[in-house]
Amino acid sequence: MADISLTTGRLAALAGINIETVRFYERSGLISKPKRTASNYRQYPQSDVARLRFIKRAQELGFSLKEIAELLSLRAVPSRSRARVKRLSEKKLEIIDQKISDLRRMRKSLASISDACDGRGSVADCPIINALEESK
Amino acid sequence: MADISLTTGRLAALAGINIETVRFYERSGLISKPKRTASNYRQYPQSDVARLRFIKRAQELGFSLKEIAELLSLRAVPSRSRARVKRLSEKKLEIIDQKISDLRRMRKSLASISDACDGRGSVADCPIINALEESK
DNA sequence: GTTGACCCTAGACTATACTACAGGGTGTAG
DNA sequence: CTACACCCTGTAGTATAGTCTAGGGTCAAC
Repeated sequence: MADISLTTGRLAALAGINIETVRFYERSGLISKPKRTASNYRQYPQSDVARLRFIKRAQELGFSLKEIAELLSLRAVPSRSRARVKRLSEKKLEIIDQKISDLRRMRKSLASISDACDGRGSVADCPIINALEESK
Repeated sequence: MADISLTTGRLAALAGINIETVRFYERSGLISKPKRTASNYRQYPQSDVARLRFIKRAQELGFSLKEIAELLSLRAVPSRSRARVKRLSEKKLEIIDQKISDLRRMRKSLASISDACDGRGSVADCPIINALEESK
């Protein structure tokens, strides 16, 4: 079967986002302008579902649309710009590593709060703040 | 030496944020209303520096101010509300675990892009998107 | 051949999270 | 005793990321 294309509404539904958001992302350059039918309907490739899901999840991880656009640009590029891609991806790697370690610290104190609430344990004053204060 | 209190400007500087943001957080209930001097100047305890840093970093991890307020509420509470705290902290734990695993996936593909750009390797089409699309 | 579900554009509106400004008071160094 | 850096309140403005509405066209089913 031909890998049939999607209308805007169908794409939005599959990605779990608002149809207006799809058009907004197109205006913002996060997804490329799709082909149109004779009657001017957009025709999206299936692969845009994954792209939109990526955008959504990256946002939940604290990346702005601008940063996400950068992340998305980090793929098949002319080999002459490889050095640039390497620099950028390494910068993002550092940011990601920092986020992971912050989340782990936060996780640890949250788990101890949760444990303390299990029974008779007493929660020291505000461990959740202690979680991040001395990091970085 | 007495653990001297901080003016709004001093607190903002130590936390690395704008002075207006400190007042905004007070209005939003993220930090509690501090004592005032006779001349109506705010007097913040040193501990608010850590609190503000926590807020800032939690934001970078994708939490909204509302969620951060919830995280901050998770500490020593009357034992009658323990069950509530436990439920909330476990919900947050799940979110944090999901974030960590998403970041790990993202990290993995970013690392492979970075490696590929090291030399002659070719970057497969869009590993960065592949990183998150099938998760959750 | 019309009804209902969908699509289009352009522009207005919203929520969140700040950030700046006006107009006025405070505190201390010289 | 005044200059300058800082504080106060209240209100307005900005950036980001959507979300909605008006006014109109399309398409498949009945």
